[in-house]
Amino acid sequence: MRIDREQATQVTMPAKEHRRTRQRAAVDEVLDETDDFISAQELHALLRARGAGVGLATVYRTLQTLADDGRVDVLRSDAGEAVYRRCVREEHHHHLVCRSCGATVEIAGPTVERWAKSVADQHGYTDVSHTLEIFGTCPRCAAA
Amino acid sequence: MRIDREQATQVTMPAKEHRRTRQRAAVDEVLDETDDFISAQELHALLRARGAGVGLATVYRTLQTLADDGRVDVLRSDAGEAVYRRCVREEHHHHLVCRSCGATVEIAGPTVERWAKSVADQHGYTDVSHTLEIFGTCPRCAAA
DNA sequence: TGCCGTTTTGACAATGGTTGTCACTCTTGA
DNA sequence: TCAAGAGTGACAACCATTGTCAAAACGGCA
Repeated sequence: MRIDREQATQVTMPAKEHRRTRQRAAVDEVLDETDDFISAQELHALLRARGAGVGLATVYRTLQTLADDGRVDVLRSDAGEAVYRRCVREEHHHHLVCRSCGATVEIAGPTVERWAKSVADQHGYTDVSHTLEIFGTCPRCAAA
Repeated sequence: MRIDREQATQVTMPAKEHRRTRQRAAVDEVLDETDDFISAQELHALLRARGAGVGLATVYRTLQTLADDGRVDVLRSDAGEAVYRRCVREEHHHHLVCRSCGATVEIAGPTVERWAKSVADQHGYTDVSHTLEIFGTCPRCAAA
């Protein structure tokens, strides 16, 4: 087995230069307009719908690259599908996600960071990182 | 999109009665012997290796059932593969997982529970649940 | 103990997200 | 402008997981 969610706490790294292409711009644009997490498949469908067709493989590659560069957050829905979102904060943070509509609030939790660190230390674990996501029903969905 | 990791905090529910079969016993046995998270595929291969062949679909169904009953913990490795482990604690808890060997420590963190709850409240989110996993390198692997 | 309605199983097909391939195209620096 | 090489896209390949359905196993009951 191999569990590896380093990007969860990874410090935003340098970010190699990449070429500017129509496809990347298109993906970027959608990410900019989208406040909630979106899957590669959805993003691909969206691009196709608005005429700016981009290959599915390219969408995946682009998102992968963005994620590697720490420019988007990656989460896994329970279905195992990876969902992406442009991250607002540069530092490490967590999410409060609406279970029904996907509306997301980014959260910074120094408390938790410290707690996680101390728990890990306590058990002798080093090179520590963590994932933490909170799910719930947002006010808007609760009202509906 | 649909994000739904309720089982993360779901209170351990009743657990309907199920028939006792050779296959379920075999899966149970492996889970009992295994301290770390194991994937359905690995579990299936293991069973086959030790002669107690159990169909792959059955392994998946059995694990699914156990998870529904709150008898095993489910996590998703970064590869998106679901990994299972008999849970020791009955109450809600988190994991400190070794990135390299998978060794796991179960953690109870009332601090975090409270924090998550308050953050959610603060943003008007209701029906809250959360996932939190800590990854690191265990002392044994660090020494190696 | 034998019988019967149900649950469970297993082999296999089907799904669906994601990645690999590879010839072709576009961006970039000189 | 040009060449080198990064980036693209159509499609095949992967692979974990789920659906299907007839056959087998269970448990309760007579």
